[in-house]
Amino acid sequence: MSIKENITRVIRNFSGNSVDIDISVPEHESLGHYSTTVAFLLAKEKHISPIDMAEELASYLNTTSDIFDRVEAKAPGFVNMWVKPEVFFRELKFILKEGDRYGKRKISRSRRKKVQIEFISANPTGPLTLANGRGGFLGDVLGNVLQMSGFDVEKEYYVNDTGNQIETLGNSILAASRLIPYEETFYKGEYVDYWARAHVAIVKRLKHDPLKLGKRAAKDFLKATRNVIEKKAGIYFDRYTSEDNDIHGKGYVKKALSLFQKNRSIYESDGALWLKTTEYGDDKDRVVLKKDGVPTYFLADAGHYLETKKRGFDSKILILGPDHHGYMARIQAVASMVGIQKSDVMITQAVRLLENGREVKMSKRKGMFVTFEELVDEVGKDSARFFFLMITPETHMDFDMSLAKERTLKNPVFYVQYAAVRAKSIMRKVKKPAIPDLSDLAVLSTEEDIRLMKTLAQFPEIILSVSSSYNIRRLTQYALELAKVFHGFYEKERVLGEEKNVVRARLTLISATLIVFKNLFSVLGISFLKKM
RNA sequence: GCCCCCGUAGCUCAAUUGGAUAGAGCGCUUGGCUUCGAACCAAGAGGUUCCGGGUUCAAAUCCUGGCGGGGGUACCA
Repeated sequence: MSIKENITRVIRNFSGNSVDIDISVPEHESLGHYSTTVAFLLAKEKHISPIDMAEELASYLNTTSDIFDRVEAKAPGFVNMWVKPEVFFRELKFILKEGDRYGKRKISRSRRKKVQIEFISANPTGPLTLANGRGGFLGDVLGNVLQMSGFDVEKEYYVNDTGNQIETLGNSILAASRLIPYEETFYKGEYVDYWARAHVAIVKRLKHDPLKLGKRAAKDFLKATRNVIEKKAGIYFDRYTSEDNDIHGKGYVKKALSLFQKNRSIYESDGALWLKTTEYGDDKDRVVLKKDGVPTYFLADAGHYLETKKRGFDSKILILGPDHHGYMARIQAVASMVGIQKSDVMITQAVRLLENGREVKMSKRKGMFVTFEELVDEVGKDSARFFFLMITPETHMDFDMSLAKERTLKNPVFYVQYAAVRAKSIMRKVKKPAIPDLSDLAVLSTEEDIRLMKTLAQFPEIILSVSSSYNIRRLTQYALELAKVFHGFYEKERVLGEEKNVVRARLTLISATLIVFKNLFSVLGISFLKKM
């Protein structure tokens, strides 16, 4: 149990179950190691003033619990808590004992809930954009966090490898090969020309079957995409689900339709079949079978959701780009209809590309854009990941390639990685310490010692919090915070060359720091460097 | 027209989801390497959180009316 959970439990004895107990870590040490605002809520409930309530709680904690050094009520109703050093020492020992498991939730296999997280899912009609990358990092790390928190996670890339856009891709290749005239809606870009030139025989053979040609090209584009996301960006998927083979091929589109018919969610109008998505909060009903009898893309999506449900997922997280926000209501309706109990949709916002302060219009159709791959090549995996994860997914971010790429992008990761390198370089000079007794740690008493231990102890709490809030940037914030605290420690305190018992205790502290850095980097998918 | 998102330091972004003194990086000024790595640390300048009203112990955050920017709004995918 983390320190925070421990404190929560103690306060719960006082407050009862009627209120939420929040424990925060104040920025200034003068406001305690931990702080709670629960007195405000209790005061309202009991109709007394917040400060009176806070004082009551403070004196309760001071007298009944042995984990606090002191607890203080502070106007207008905060309760600030300083825990005893032993609490931190115990946590330190726990970190060493757990090692790379520190921060993980232990839940037995049979009790783990299955959750699927679907992200990127870009059409295999060309290179990935920066927005794809944004969702990619987000989904990858969120998946890692959920995994750590005891969920049985599947990261899914849904490949739309059939349908109109694939046929358009086929036609685009034919146009690039000058076999048919060019049309406005076609994909245009170097990658189309390049593929066409490299596969002249195939183009010739399939020139009367653009869909088949498109599928063939899509296969290659997907391979290229996988190479970028896995090898270059460090994003890993458990499953690439093919719309063509896994959904259409296994009859899920028809199954979804008959399920809806059975549930009387379908009606006919104007010769088409409509799904009553308005019954689940959509602003209008949606066509699933067109007048000509062709299923819409939306029905295929419903089939996909049904397939996910049938494979045992009651919980699904979908990360979409900004152009899909209109899709949210109807896909949520479908989730309910197929029986997925917990369905979350996250929308990432666009990345606006600037060049020397001026906006560069990006268009996939016209082939004008900076690809995700170019970004990663330019600044490196670690910088790209950290930088994108730092920024909240729902802000429209401006990205100036020419101006910002060097220092602004790299600095935050370097700052964090450098802290870990400094810690590592101390350990390189000594033998790994054995796990000490609590009494050996008593010399860890300076402000810097305590602050570092306190910060380390937050790691499991952050993981837990992110697993329910999906607030991924708290991880990068924490990384920056931990690095800052460690750099401060490093400048002010020494490890080697101190008295023997101090060296031993501090080495324990450094070991624990390295464990937390390692585990944190592993969740974030950035490299733990030995030197830089 | 209707719907969604955003507006915070010169620039790019934070702010533990309603908490205390609004913080980081880049840029700017100053100081710190004969001891564990200076890709670091310490100090400073820089803010009417777009504007007006409201809600409450407490608002950058919630509600409301404006202003400005981005996106969406197909029997396309």
